[in-house]
Amino acid sequence: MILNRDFFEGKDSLTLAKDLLGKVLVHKTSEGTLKGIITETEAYSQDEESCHAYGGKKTNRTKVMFEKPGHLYVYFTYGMHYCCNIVSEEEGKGCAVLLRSIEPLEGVNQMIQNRDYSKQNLKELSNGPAKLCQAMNIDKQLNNIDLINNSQIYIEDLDFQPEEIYNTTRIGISKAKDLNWRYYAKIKQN
DNA sequence: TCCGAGATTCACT
DNA sequence: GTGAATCTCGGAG
Repeated sequence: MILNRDFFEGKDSLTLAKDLLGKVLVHKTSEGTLKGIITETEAYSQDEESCHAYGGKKTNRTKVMFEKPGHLYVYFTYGMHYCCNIVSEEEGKGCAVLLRSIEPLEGVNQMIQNRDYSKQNLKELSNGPAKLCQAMNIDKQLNNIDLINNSQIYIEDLDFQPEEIYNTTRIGISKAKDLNWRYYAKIKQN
């Protein structure tokens, strides 16, 4: 089942971050279909400092975060990395959920090629926000795309249930570090 | 195994 | 001009 607007809209970012665990990110590329189970997310809201849209600050970069929930916010950072977010809550609020980690499900070979990855253990193939984007072939071109009513990239529910959900602090930020807004999950297959 | 630094582009001040 | 929601590699221990 492909998730529709109702899944993303009208719940706070923390709830959405938790609900996204176990869902499947699907990206159909010209090379083939890539799928990955979402295993780690972080919530961002305009009420706290580390959010790009903090205080409702709307700029060229962050304007996507004020779109309807379900839009993709892809931004570039550290000179060489992309990170991928899903807009949350409601239109005009400036909230989003950062996808931090996925478990490869389909198109693994292509992901390995995308990442120019030579190691054997797949655990490190996409266990970080920038790695995930590289593996899934997500870049700036997908910024501002709507995950609803779109056959190229979307989120699907394939009945994976998180066995356990852990709640802890966010990573790699310098402000509002003490908030427990990161979620990660152990997935079990039904 | 762990830690520190370099990479390198873009948006914002 | 500055620093960023990161990753990787090389050297030290």
